[in-house]
Amino acid sequence: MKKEEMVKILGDKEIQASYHRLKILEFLIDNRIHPSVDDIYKKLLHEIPTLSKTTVYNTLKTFTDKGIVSIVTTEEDEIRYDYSEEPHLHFKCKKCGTLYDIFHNCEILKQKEIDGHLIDEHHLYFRGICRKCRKEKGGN
Amino acid sequence: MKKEEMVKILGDKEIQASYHRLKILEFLIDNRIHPSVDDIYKKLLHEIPTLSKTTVYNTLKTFTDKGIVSIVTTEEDEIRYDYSEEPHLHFKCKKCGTLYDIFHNCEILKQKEIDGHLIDEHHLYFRGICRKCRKEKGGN
DNA sequence: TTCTCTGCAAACGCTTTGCACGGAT
DNA sequence: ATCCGTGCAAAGCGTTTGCAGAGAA
Repeated sequence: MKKEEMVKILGDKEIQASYHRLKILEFLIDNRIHPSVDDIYKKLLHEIPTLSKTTVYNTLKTFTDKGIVSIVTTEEDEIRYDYSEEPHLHFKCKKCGTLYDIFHNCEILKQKEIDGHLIDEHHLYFRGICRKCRKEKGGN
Repeated sequence: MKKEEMVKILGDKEIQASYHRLKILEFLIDNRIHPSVDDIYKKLLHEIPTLSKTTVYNTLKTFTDKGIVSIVTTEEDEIRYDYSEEPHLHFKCKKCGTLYDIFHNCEILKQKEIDGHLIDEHHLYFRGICRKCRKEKGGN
């Protein structure tokens, strides 16, 4: 993604575009792997040797507060971050650990209300064995 | 619930029935509030003054390993425990913090496969304003 | 006696906080 | 000069680990 586009994404949410913020945003956009703070930190450390983990925390806090990224929690108690425009659900493989985005057209994702409760966030998340690991039955 | 029933629940999963385990199980069954470790610990401390948090952790680990309780994670990074027989979904109110069980007959809860991935756990979780807080518009 | 549950205390790891430096306006 | 992003170091806090004592079989 072009730098100007990312500056605009930040600007639209009233976030000033610093070098670090752009790098972190770029990483989130280019790597839809739902990275943890540590993933981001370790990867960017190669490009920004002086990077501090605190900055990654600060930046992600800013991004989540402003709604640019969302938090994905799994019962493994690891926090991962997700840059995403459209609502979708997640599938996590118990075997290989991969977290998949699934764009499934299910009605419950569109539901605005349930049992009288007003919904404004949908978190749908499945666990099991992914299609890749199903094929590799012998492996692992 | 009668003690014998609870002993059976544990026995079925090959867990020995100690006093502490029965108390913790009883608490989970009687209080479907998705308590945290601390909730359980604080409540039971009144009945078992010598109770240690380690024991609560140990017991919950045993229970989750054996599948008696499941873990509910919310993006607030708090771990809560859920004793529950039938699959259901959760709704968390952003205002009052209550976590509701919702027994909704939706197809996606029954789905065994998605995009070729084999599903064996469904975690559906919504956030918003609950029906109680919607009514109390003025309050809080 | 042996095995397992329990519980204290310390260790651990992730995240937050306090504060000071430095760059941008 | 001021503001704010950055980053070190320390604190904080929930959870896990090591180990020893107690209790059941």
